[in-house]
Amino acid sequence: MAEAQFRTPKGTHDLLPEDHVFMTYIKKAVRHRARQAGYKRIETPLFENRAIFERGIGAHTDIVEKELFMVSSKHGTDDDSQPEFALRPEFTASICRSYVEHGMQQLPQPVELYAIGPCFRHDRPQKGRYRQFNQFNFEIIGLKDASLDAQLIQVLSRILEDLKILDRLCLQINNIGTAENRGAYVEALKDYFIGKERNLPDLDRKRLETNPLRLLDSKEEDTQILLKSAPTLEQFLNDESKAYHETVLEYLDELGIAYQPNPGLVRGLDYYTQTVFEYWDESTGAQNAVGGGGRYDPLIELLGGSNTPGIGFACGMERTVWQMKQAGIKPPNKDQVDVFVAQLGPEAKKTCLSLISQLRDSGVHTIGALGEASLKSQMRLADKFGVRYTLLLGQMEVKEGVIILRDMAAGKQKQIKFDTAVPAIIKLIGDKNLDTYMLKDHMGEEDG
RNA sequence: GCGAGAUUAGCUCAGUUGGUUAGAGCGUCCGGUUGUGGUCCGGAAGGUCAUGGGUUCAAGCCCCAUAUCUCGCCCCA
Repeated sequence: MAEAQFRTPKGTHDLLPEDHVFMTYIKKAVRHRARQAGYKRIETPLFENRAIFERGIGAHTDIVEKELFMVSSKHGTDDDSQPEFALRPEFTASICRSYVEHGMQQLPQPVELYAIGPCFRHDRPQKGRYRQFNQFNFEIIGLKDASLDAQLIQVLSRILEDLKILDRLCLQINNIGTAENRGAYVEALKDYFIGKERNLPDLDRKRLETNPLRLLDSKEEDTQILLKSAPTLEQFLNDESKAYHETVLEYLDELGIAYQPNPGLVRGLDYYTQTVFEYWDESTGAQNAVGGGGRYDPLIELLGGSNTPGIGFACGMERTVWQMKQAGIKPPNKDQVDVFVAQLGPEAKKTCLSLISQLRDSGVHTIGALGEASLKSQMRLADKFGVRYTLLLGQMEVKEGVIILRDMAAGKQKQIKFDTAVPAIIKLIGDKNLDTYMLKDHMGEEDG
């Protein structure tokens, strides 16, 4: 066997069958909760004009400065101009672009949309951090009310509950006010640290220059001690923001959603205003957010639309899967094979083809060994697939118009008429367990 | 982008102070007398020891570089 010559690019992974069932399970929960709440699904391109991200997310954020996956539409390397496109690092900017592009302000407001799919960041890979990863994402655009903030959080909460990982996570919530509030606060914070820089660790001294708000969630002990007597962001919030925050928390109480107010919660994207929140796993110590989001009232206007409020969240699906595995949650396996068809001899093989086909069309998960392997090997295969029943067809049976039906768990078998094989299997498995579907009842929502 | 640790069969790992032909378990495949699984027994396949250099009479083992993975930082999903 030759050594594998090719492998997945750095930070990307094959999603093998045993893990893929987690993804389909999560998607199912997402679709279910989305439909219940009237969200409609949207899909945007994997790549967009890079300016959408640069303008929307903020040119000086890490996501844009060092994590954007650039895409050039041109071949070759002779072209030294900047790439025109970038792979999406998240959904929100794309969905807002779509809202503006398709005149969705003409629809009844708010417009509630959700999306599921891969996003890309040119990061150094780490646990729960990959260059290609999947998110599910919810947005409410066009109407601002504290009740919508609470309802949006509720959708995420319900999905995490459905997946049985909600109790592992803690909802952190904060209000970071308007851009003006934050501007005033940053000035005050800088003033406060004048003369105290020497007590700050190197990293945080730099942050004071580049992104002072980040000091709030610094892990450095010295910094946290200094922050205790520093001005707080809360003191700089305008009355409207304070009242809004109070109302959001009231509504969360009303909905029975547990939360932990966190004045230090600051999200790194420029477009956030007012409400921000994250679901954390506190046990890991690190603030590894499974999902999070917030209000982005200035974003639509930044992307060329009219002044339109919005709020949304994104949840990392790989991180969700990790939580499920830690919690010992296993999605139901629908790939279970019901029947194995073993065969001996050319006549039998030929007959098996249509038998297998009939079983499958009836909704019985059926596989057959159509190679030339010995019966022993075929039976071993049947065992490995864990089938409940095996149908055996040899030369003799073909001649006599019969077939052997073996119950694998019981280890017993009997000969029945060939024509009764399909109905007999269906009866044994039970109508309810047949895998049949009518396309009209499932309008293309079961995949993807 | 910065720091640390890893890399031996499909998987999980042994491999002595450098010393002949590279080891196990699991998994895979094939057998264990006419056409019957799980347990049991036997056999086989599968490795340029991540890649490329270097030191040495001799390298899986020592040195350097590169790649990838893992764990931190930054940041985030």
